[in-house]
Amino acid sequence: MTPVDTVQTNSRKQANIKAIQRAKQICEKRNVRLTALREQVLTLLLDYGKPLGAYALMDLLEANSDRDRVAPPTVYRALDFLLKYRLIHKIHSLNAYTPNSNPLREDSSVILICTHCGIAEEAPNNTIQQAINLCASQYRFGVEKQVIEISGKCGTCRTAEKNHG
Amino acid sequence: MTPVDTVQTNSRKQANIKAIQRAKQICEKRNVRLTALREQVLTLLLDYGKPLGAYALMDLLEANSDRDRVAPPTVYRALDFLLKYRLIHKIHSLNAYTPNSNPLREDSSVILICTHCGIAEEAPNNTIQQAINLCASQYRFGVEKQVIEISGKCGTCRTAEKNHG
DNA sequence: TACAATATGTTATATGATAACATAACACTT
DNA sequence: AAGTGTTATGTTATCATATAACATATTGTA
Repeated sequence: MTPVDTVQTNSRKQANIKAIQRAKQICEKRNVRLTALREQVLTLLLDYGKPLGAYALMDLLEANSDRDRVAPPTVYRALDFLLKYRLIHKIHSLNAYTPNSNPLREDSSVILICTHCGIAEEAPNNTIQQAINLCASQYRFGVEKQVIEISGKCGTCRTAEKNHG
Repeated sequence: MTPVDTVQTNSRKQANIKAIQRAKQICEKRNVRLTALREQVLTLLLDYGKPLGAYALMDLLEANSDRDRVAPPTVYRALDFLLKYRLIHKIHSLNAYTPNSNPLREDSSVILICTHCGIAEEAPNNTIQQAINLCASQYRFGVEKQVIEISGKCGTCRTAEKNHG
């Protein structure tokens, strides 16, 4: 992780603080606990700004605390909790995790993964959702979960490439 | 694997034989070799009828040959070949592999995964594809790959459930 | 305080995937 | 057929991802 990776604009810092506040509210309503560990994992994901794997999170947890070792189950349990309450997404095509910017929305997001800068953007999209529902109903299929992950190059990287690539 | 899992109807046997023939034709046209190993892996996937993980495939390879051991690279290289020529899909949400019933079609399929019977069905769907393309273009995102995996209960299992569930 | 429920720690191990290098099979030329 | 380059497979080791099983600690509540 180079220094530049950790640079956050003030607006992003503010957004991340709000995301934590929202997460706390959601947990309170649901009568579940956003413990220090769980909050720390969510904060790390928010601050990093790109999807992180479980073992990368373990390393960050070790680096950002006085523990000498964080074992896999520790981070996986925190991730399971955050997934359960939709506070994060799992990106299956990367085996990595990223914050859910809208935990209360029922339908799962389309994730746009830039292979160039590594950023994963959520693209809430009703049209795709409708198309999937229609497709499923044609097969008489009862949808429970859906994984929609698109990889490619994001708008920012494409523009940058045109200008000085 | 219970005995019933290996039962195949005659029509499925015939379809699988045709799938192998098609695979051979595709490889011939592309001037690449569907070696014994690669064909065996594809056959195992076709015959099993449900997605299989790499290590399950390794076990089946060992069971269905006189080798004493099949190492991971052996099966992964065969899988990489089959993926490259679109003869199989990787299902990321299961870390498993399943035959591609239409290797020549360019756009990637929607996969409907039944959590009840384990069968993964391909649902070629143009509407979803168009919705995704539209969504991506709104984000000025250049699509390279896409993963669309829907989990739930398939029509057959839902009907069975209604009748004697 | 005592108890039940929830959360975390700890050790071991299963599962998924690849790197690096050695050997074998194939296909093409002479 | 022998030699040569290419492709495929074998082999060993290791990395990466994830979970099982059981012990301890923390929390909320009677």
